[in-house]
Amino acid sequence: MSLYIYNTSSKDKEEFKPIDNNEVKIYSCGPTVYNVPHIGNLRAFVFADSLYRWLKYGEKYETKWVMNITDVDDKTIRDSQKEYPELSAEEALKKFTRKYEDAFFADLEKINIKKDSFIENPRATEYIKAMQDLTKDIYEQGFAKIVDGSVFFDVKKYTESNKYGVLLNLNLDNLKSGTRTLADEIEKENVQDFALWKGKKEGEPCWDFELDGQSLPGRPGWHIECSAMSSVLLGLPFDIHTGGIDLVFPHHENEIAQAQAGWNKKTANFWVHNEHLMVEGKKMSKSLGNFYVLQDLIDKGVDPEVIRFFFISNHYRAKINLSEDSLQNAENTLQKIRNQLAIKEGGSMSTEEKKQEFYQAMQDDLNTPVAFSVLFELLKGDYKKDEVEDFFKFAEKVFGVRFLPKNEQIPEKIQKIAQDRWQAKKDKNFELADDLRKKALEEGYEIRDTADSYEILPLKQ
RNA sequence: GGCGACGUGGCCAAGUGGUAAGGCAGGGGCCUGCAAAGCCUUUAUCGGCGGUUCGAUUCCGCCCGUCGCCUCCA
Repeated sequence: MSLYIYNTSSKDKEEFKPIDNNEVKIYSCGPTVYNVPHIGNLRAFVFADSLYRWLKYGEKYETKWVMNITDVDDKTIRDSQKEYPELSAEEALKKFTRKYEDAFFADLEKINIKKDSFIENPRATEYIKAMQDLTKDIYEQGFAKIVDGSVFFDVKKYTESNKYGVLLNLNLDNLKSGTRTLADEIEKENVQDFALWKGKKEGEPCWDFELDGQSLPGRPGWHIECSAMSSVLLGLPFDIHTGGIDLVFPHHENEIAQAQAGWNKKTANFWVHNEHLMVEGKKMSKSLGNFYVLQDLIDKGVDPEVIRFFFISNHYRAKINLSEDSLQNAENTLQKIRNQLAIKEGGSMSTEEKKQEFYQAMQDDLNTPVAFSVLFELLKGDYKKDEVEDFFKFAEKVFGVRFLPKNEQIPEKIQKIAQDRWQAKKDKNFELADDLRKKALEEGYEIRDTADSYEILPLKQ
């Protein structure tokens, strides 16, 4: 069975075939580095990582994965100037965004997204030339206009020869009436027009730009950043574009329009979007007080691996609700898998059938909830130990979560305690035995009795 | 107002036109000096009302509810 992926542009699962034989090119919208990523951002990145991992380890494709860093936009400019008023606009922006870029990669590391999975993490500020070139191409094709030093994409003109609304049904008239006035933004002729290039405002960082004989110092619009970076690094069209569901419109729709208008090119074959994370049943927001970043959860004693497991054990196109209960559930479940693997022995049945079931679940638009149910069946039945372990090693790669026991050397000190306790137990000195077990526990090791002996397990093994 | 998603046992979550996987939690039991782990066992008719059908949780219509997008957003 081949891989089927839900494509937002067709609203259906489609058979996935790479454009180039065995190589898959993926572009994921990365963070805007004006803050540390929140837990909802991380869900999107973990999803992209799991898709990448399945393509690489499950489907054995060569992969080229790009995730960009948006390091120039309204928010980064605004906040960098607030934070470093003493620096020049350019220096402030750079210092500010680098700080949060580092924080971003630190979080990725914690949640087990490896930096070397990416072939590139382009910074928007390092691709200004490509953005300007695309802007120029769109303008020369007649799909852009210059207004007060800025360049806008002319949606109305575009719709005369192209479809605007590839990813979702759009009614431009409705769109217009539903949009409120943006008094403090640059005047646009049509509300749905979007900026390709924003003219310089006093005190803001800017780049020189020459268009149609006019000097237009300024900075790129948000949507053009992704079009430029993806086309330079992957070429258009590439295979898969990922992002959160909120990016469908206008961001991704605009990416499609830009490449079409400027180069007459399709952007990506597959548009894949993950649903949102809810917190305690509500959309996460600062005003509701349910806004979490990774460190908040770590401070509460939640292991990042549990968070990753929680994300991955749910389907990526389903809303998930982060709560104390749901995290506890995830922790218990993960712990149970590890316990089961730790005590697994013998077995006579081949795992082949279950492997097939697992594979089929993943091939069906990454149906991870079913895939995990198959893993549980594998643990329950009388399957051959070495085959089960091998398969879980594979699952570890695919999901980026550890299932098998750590091969940790138990310190001699702990071994001594366990020995003493075993002796005390045999002597029926249960008080001492319990004390010693408690002592080991305080050192981070759990002593469990088995049929005729005992075993030592690192806590959180 | 326009577009869309979702509503399955206490919680989470699959799934199919022919009476519903899996996980967590809970109850009972086994094992155990105790504990932990483990093992066995136990709990649903799928938001509501109609329709199509021999038969619907699964298809269609309406209603109710939750959430999202249409404006920056993973």
